[in-house]
Amino acid sequence: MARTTGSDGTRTKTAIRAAATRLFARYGYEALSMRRLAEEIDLGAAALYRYFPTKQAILFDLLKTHMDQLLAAWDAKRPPDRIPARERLNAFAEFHIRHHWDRNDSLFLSYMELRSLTPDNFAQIEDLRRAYENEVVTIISDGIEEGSLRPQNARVTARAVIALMNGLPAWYREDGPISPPEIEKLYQQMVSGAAGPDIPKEIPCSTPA
Amino acid sequence: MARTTGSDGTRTKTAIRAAATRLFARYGYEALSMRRLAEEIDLGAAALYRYFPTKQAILFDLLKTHMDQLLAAWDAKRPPDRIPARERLNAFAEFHIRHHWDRNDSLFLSYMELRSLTPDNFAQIEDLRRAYENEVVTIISDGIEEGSLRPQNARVTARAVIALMNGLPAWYREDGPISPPEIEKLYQQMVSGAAGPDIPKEIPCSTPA
Amino acid sequence: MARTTGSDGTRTKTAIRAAATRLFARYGYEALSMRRLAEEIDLGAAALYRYFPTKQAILFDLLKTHMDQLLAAWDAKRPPDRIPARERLNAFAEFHIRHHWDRNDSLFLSYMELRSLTPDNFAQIEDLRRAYENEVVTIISDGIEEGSLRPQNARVTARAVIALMNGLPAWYREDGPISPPEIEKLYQQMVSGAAGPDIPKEIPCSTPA
Amino acid sequence: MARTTGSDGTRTKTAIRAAATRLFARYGYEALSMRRLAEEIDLGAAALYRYFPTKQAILFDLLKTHMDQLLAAWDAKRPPDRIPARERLNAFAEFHIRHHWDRNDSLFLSYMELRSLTPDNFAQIEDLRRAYENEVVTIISDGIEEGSLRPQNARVTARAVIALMNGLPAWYREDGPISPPEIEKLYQQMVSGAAGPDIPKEIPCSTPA
DNA sequence: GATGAATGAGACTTCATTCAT
DNA sequence: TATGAATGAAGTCTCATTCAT
Repeated sequence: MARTTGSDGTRTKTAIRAAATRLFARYGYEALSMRRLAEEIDLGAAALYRYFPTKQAILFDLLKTHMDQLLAAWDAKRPPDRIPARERLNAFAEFHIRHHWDRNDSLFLSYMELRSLTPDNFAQIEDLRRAYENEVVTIISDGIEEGSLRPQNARVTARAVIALMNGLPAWYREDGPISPPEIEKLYQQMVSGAAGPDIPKEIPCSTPA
Repeated sequence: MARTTGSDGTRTKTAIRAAATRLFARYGYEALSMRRLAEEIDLGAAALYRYFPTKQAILFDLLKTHMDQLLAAWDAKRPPDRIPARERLNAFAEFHIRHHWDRNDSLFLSYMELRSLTPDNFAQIEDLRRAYENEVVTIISDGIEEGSLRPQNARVTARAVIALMNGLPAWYREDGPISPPEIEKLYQQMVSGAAGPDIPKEIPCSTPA
Repeated sequence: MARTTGSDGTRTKTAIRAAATRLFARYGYEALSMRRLAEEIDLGAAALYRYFPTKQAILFDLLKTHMDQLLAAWDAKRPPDRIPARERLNAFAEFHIRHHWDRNDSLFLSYMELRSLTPDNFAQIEDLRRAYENEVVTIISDGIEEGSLRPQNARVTARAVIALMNGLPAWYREDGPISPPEIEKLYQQMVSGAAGPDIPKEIPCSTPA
Repeated sequence: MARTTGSDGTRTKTAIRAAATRLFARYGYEALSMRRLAEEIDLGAAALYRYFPTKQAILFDLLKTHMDQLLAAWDAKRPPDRIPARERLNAFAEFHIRHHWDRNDSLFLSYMELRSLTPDNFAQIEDLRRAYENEVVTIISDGIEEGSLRPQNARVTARAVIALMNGLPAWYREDGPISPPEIEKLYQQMVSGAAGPDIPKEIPCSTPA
């Protein structure tokens, strides 16, 4: 018994990636068996090995692709440095939330399954994560210099706002009561607030002359 | 071979808990074997079953104990409702950070290994987590009513600030450059900021007449 | 992708045989996979099945061809029965060593991989091996009758001298210090000696009258 | 279901060794599965891993033990150097045949399954084999010096006589027609003859005056 | 209180082989 | 002539767990 007529390598690989993303996110890397994964796309377990040499390679491929796309997408959208830091931070928050809107599972994987990577693979992904983090660090550092953001450890702040946003996929459900745009705005404001209060230059006097 | 003289059930159970907390956090529930766990405390794997009926039971025990202690501790420290919401939020942030200061691994487990629980166990832990979350929701709701916090979805905000704080153990290292008190203060400010800028009712005129 | 222009079935089959001989000898029948074999000659694994119906068929083909050629070659060189047995044994030894000189791997296979044959195939090869062995048995029997070889079990002796010679490919390296002709002569003498001392007809008396 | 009452680790390990020796010899290392091996001694396959960490480790243990015992046994029996080389060679042949008389399978394994060893393990066994071979090389070298053995490459000769003797287990059947003592004597003579004819100093005249 | 022996299930992975193209 | 896709069986090995001692 050979293949189903019309089977197609490219399509199959895509299907594996999609299923793996979903199922790794749902059950965890260790808890998901290759058989179960293959079953999901009506394939014998052995067929997976035509596309990925090991289970680990699937996970790595997923995380690597995710980070590469993330960095490329941000690169395309990154606002110029001359813009005020707070605006850049807002842009970043919007970007981060939007980019992951339909990449919920990938985002989830990208921090939940780091520990399932082999040391070598971990190091590679860590580098990319660090690069992404650095984008935020830079923005916040600039804001501190400008005096527009709270003058404190930029890296800790960067990590905190990323963690804040990454909390979203843990509870978000598509059929929930809040609309994506609302959530977007909410998170943007929280990020902004976490990085420091927006102190208005001009404040109406409470005690007029 | 009989038992080692002086071996002590209570001590052993405590040792199992401690080792399990550390090792589950490091390797993940699925990735840690009972043999490896037993080895860590110089025990045969079979001996573990004298203290816990299954591996799952260990995880559940850890998470349940953690949540119970967390709720009890907060109960003991919770400020009265009459205090302004922002102050209560600050108190909560301080409590959360401090309480987990030496419970890093437990905190980590309590959100990373939720999915490793059986449905029944998951439901129980979820209830406790929800109860804890509700404490923050209440504070923020009160703050919104008071007008002192940003008038937005209280539950989303609560989740966000918790996620923000839970990001800490992912990067914190004891031998790092920032002292615990500094981190504490920093996170407190970020939480406060995320929940809404502290808009002073009374602002001294910057440009007095 | 159509076939490579100029690809040629006969050539391919020859290439498979050559590669299989080498690789079976190096790794063993069980340890060599069809994929690995196909790779060696830049072929997809499936293509092998155009030339041989099963892996077992390749091994059998190799061993059968080897034995057929061996018997045919000896048939062409076999000295007439009227020649003294010791000379015939010498001729045989020379033939055996020379014939296998560039058939090292085949010789190796022909006794190392007998057990990898299916019972039917084994029986066929055994018959041929037996026929070859019989050639030596006959020579030695004749020698015993003649009184020129040690009067002992001819079959055991035959097997022993064959084993003695078959030990060669286990250690022989082309770049070794001893030349093929030297080795040839050495083995010839050892075979001859193993079959019985050459008792000279005429011996100078040690106690002359 | 736990263990059968009275099961005993030492006995089990011994049983594994015995079964592995027999079955590796019969089917080959690669062709024998752990399941099949375990079955032979009424054990679940998993139980094997309490005694040997890998399949490879079983093979290595077998070959190492065999070689160690072989060398130790010869050490205990080795005739002193002052004895004439031909006598020492005879003693060696007798020893080799006798020692392996009830170690047929181990002997078979020790040259048939060398290639199934990992490089590291192979190197260790090779060293031992070389040490054993050297014993014969020494005897033959001495014989050449003495003038009692054929003046030729001692190492090649050593290998040849060992190969000659190792051919025995390939065909020997306990229920065959020739008795062990007969075989012993026969092989001794063949070895002796292969190493060079025993040219008697004194020969009675065949043609007396 | 603790362990040594064992197991059945199931993990990842490789294999020889098939068949439409 | 050759291959790309696929499969079912089987491989080695690990796992949580049991139970007599």
